[in-house]
Amino acid sequence: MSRTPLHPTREQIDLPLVLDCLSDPIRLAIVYQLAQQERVSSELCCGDFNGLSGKSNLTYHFAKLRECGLMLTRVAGTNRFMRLRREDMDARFPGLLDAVISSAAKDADRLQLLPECEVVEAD
Amino acid sequence: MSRTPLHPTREQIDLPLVLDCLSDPIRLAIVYQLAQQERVSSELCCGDFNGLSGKSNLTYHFAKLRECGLMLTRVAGTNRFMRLRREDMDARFPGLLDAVISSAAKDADRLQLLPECEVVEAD
DNA sequence: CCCTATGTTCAACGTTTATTGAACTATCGA
DNA sequence: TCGATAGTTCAATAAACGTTGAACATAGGG
Repeated sequence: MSRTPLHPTREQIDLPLVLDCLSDPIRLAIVYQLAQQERVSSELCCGDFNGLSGKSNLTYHFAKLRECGLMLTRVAGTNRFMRLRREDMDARFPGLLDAVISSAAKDADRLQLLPECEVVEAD
Repeated sequence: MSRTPLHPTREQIDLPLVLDCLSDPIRLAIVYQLAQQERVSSELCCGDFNGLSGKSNLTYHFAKLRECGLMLTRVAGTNRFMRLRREDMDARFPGLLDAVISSAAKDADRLQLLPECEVVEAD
């Protein structure tokens, strides 16, 4: 029951499914937060997202993000650690994830995202 | 009743709404087809999409695409001509539209898109 | 002026979605 | 061993979504 959940292979990743996943404000916030964490090359666990919604609702959104191939869950004791499937996404749809994340960053206020770091945009 | 339909201003364009719009296979196909047409700097009318679904269903999808700011409709006689709001999208979310379209191009077969031209990808 | 072609509107429908709370499982530390 | 912590599962619900067909509006050509 606590085995590592299923993820699609790289080739199975489907564009409409990915876009649908990213179109939900809560899931977009999760992805955005994971992208921030990427720079520290570390992971986040479920509890780090408790601000976004209730635990049971988050479990639902995590499953969606996993099933569409956007993120990866690693089980460690009573924790689940998650990170973006950056390499697979970049190989499958080059530039897409970055474009979405920097678009989200531009609208961080409107989307109620934590401005954890400054925007990645260079001039 | 046949006045030009409402479109959001550039600033009103909302990321989750845009992604949601693009996540539907029919709407993605419409956007893809409009993007192909962009190179000829011309427009397409409703009838050009009849292969994708029934007329009444297309009207529904066109409305969604308009309301989220992805495309623009111009009424001319008994026809409606449509094109992408390329400038607004690029200003609002730089790189997003291109990333989605070239991702769709990569999966043209799987998404049942017409391979109207070869893929834009350069090496 | 009628007929046709183009596209919209509306109501109906079945499906999928996001959200909730309560009950549950599993792991860790005292 | 007990209790707290982390997260899942499940059933229920309300809202939104995509699709359909029939009826309608409008413009252009014979």
